[in-house]
Amino acid sequence: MTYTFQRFEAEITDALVATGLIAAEEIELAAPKATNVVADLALPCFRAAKARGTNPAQLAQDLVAAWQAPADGLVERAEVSGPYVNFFLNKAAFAPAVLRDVAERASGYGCSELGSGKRVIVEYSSPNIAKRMHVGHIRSTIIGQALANLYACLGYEVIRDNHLGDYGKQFGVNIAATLHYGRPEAEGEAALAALEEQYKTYNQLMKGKSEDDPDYDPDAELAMDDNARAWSLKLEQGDPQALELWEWMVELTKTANQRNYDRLGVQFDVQHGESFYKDMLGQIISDAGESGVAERDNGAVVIKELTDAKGKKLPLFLLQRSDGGTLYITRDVATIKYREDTYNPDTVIYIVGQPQELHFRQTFALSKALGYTDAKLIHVAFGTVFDDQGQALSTRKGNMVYLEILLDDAHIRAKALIEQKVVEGKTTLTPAQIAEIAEMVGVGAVIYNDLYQDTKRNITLDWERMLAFEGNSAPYLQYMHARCCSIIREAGAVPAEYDGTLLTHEAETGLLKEIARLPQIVREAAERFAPFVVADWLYATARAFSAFYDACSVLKAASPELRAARLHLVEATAQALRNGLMLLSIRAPERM
RNA sequence: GCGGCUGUAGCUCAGUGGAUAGAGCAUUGGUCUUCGGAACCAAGGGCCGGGGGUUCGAGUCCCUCCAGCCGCGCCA
Repeated sequence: MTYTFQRFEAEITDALVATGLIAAEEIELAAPKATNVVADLALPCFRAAKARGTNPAQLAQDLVAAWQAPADGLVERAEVSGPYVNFFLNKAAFAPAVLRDVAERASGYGCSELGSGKRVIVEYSSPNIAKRMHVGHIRSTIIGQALANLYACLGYEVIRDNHLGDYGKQFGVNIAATLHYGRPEAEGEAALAALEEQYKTYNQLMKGKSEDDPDYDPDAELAMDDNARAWSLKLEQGDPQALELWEWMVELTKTANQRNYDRLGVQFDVQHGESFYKDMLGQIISDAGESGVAERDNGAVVIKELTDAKGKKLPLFLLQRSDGGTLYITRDVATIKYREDTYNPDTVIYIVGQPQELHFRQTFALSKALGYTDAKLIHVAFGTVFDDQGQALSTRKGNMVYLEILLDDAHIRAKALIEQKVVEGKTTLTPAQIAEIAEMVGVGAVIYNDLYQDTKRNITLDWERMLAFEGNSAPYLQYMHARCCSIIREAGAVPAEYDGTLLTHEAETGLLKEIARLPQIVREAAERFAPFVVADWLYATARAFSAFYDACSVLKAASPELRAARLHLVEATAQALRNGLMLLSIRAPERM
């Protein structure tokens, strides 16, 4: 089906082409950015006029003079404005058309079949085994889930892949430390915290940074480092003791993380860790050698000459350590080959922090050089989170923010506010409802904080902003949705029959125009890998509803017919807001 | 040194070649005998980091300089 706003655009294009004065490919319609212009779409005539040797204002006049649009269509009129032709919506036709779009597709409103037959892999979250999830993983998890939702909404087949960090030398440290200190007694996040502590202590000891430690032994440093590297190698070679510990830690971590994923509404189709690709690593290295891109250097396998997609030379990097162990990039290249062979994706999207930008340029370049994939490889590089002192967050500095604690905090804060509303008599809720809504609102606030702005920006940790319940925030959006629901509840029933042409009030039209934009917003957000485009739209739509709410009474409308039409508008608003929020994995309570 | 990202209102950010650059927060003032005030309306506040260029037209594209964050062979 074609959405109303697309039809509006198509009608204009057809009518313009019918004048014989302009060709379809010369027509670029855009909503005016300037606030003093009130048109719904505009055609700048500069380029077409130049091609014809006439001046833009003249062409605009000629176009409007020859203009003939269908009488009962969506275009009310075309108007000359200097070198522009401005087009205006037929409000009476527009309103029922938009309401029909929403009613027909309901929870699928905004979605389309644009990507049907195409396959997208989204790699996101990707926490490390034997570590708690912290702010860095929050970003990847939330952004990735939103992008997966967006592509699914566009009809793509989406494969959500949690690429767990369960390998490499860091894991050798984990094994060595566990053997050194024993397995922690605790369970869940507490067990992960204990493992982190062991890892940290061992690492410090290994690097000789902890002379206060009673276990400190200067002579042991080198031996311990070698020991950790040896364990990472043993793991690669399938040593039973290493494997047993590895399996235990993977299960422990997955179980602990699942609770966070459930709260965030995050789901995966596959959760292969890096280790899953271990049997392919030898082939990657030999392929690289045979193709000539890799060479031996002091026992290691090195890539010295490689250019990225833009033809820029990439710095030298290693594919295999001199002790025979592989590296992060070896596994990532193997992963690409595996995905190509298994899924044949059109696009693979990686949601990984900006500091790894070079890593992915190298990974993508090598995969292409070895002919492993023809998919589009996209690195969505999100910015770093800093504390209010401008310091990067780290366990070592003690300023780390863990996911579970953040969500709990948001929940508590939301709960306090809801309880206050109950005391004030603004809403009626049972304790069980309060707990459920506090979770939706608190978690929603956290998610929105990561999605409301362009993901590539760095973020300064600001608890006030993160848990904001006013202005451009998730709770504001949820509140507007709850208000819609409240009106419908109060109304009793929404009449099946209504006359949408009655919705011509400025505030009504403003709201309808926002609702009508959702389908193109979804497309744009996916194309740009930018969930904030949806967040922007949600906020604009919620504001438009709020303005409508203020200007037009629904239940006390001037006539029963107008009341019925407005009820349908409110219903459509609720549906559209809900759909937008769902795209970001934010839940929409009916009361709060 | 090379490379990536960023620089727009006091602060946090939109603006992906079109008309007089927009939001939130903060500040100031107003609205409401409320369909839920987590609201609405309004005001003040900008050499869009600097300088060149391309174009009918540049916050947007190119070059250059400056500032901040990040990355660059045996971690991930």
